[in-house]
Amino acid sequence: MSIRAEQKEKTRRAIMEAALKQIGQDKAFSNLSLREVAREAGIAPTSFYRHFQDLDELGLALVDEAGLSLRQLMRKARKRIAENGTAIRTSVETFIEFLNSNPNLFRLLLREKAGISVELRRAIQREVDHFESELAEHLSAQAVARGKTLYRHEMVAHAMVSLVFNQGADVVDLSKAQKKAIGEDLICQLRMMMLGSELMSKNTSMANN
Amino acid sequence: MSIRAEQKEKTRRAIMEAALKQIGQDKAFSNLSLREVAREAGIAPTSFYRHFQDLDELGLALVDEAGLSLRQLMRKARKRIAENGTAIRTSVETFIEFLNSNPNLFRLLLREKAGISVELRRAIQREVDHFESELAEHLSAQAVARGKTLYRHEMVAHAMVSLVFNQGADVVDLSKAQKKAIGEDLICQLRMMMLGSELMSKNTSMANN
DNA sequence: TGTACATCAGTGAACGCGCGTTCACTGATGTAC
DNA sequence: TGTACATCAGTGAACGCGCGTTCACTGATGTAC
Repeated sequence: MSIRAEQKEKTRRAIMEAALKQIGQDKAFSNLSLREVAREAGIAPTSFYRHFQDLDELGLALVDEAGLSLRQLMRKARKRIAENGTAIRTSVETFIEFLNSNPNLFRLLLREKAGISVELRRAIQREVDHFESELAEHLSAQAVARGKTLYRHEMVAHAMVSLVFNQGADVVDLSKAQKKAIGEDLICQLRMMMLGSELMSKNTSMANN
Repeated sequence: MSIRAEQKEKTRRAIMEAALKQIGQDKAFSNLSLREVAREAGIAPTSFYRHFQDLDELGLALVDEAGLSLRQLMRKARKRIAENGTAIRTSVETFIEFLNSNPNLFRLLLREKAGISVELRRAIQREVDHFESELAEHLSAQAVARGKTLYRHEMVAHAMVSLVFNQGADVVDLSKAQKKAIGEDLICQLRMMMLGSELMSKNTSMANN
């Protein structure tokens, strides 16, 4: 990469990091100001426009990054599960690692429920949905491998993501020990969902036979 | 009430309604502006200060109102359950009625995860927690009445509230038919949780005996 | 390799705007006698 | 009941401020020959 392009990329990163830092300080994305972000990034406000058309475009870039992280998280969890088999525990623990290493990306994905553009909201929804359907497949395959079936596995995946993400969002600022404790609760909750789903599947198939 | 006090109360209501209306238009509470709220309420910006010290105090008043609605919701659900017994279905359906009649109060309670004052966030948390512990008691009593016990009923209540509130938050703008469909899913999810919890309780007590 | 020109990331001044807040005021309502 | 004074919800002008955005510019980097 040329010197110029390298420097430009560095500035772009600085802008994105500045925005994430402010999101970390309990600011909603919709409360960010272009001038504040530029100040934090160490550039003139006008320089912002060399990289993004407006704050919304910056938001989309950040959501892309968050989606990428989520996909890496998923891959890591899958690999670990293949090694040791305990799907729920491994998934939740991997997720909590993600929380610890990317708290601000996570905040962006899960705390922005109002006050942002339609486009940004859709982009966030897309990432979460994608994560969810990967999880659904995964759960289903796992259940089959154990000789069981799930009742409405896609809805189960939806509920599980709802539980994990939302309790994750509440817990993102707490200590590692507290996160660990919530993690154990989440594992328990997901097991309950699985048990319930398996039981319903049994009863349904029994009724159908 | 004196004429003066009556008029003051009316203006206060107008301010609160104006804020709720703007929250309804997909604005986060933290993005409200005092002048905009005053404009919507039909008063001069300066008049706002005759009623609230600042926007935060207005927020607290709104959260109080939302908490009151939640408590009424709970009472209504309890009464209905006493009449027809089907706890989960009745609760979810009552909740969806609440969603339909108080969408903006609900948005305030559930979409404000970032960018608001510590005090306001705490007030919101208090209302949700209160709702949750009432639900926990209720679930537990219901299970006992059916001759069953729940494993970790408080955690189950927490998970259920997490499921219902967060999926409710996603669905608050959709049509009644769509809300109904999500409601059915929620009922199914909660039943899975209950089943799982009962099953775990059985296994635990078996292990303990 | 050296030179002349093009590109373009970053800049500082300037703009108009909506904001929260202050202040002294007005005039209807309330109170005391 | 009538009068004189007190209260106080609502007001309009004014303030200083940070904002997003525009513009013409600078000077280092890149390119063509």
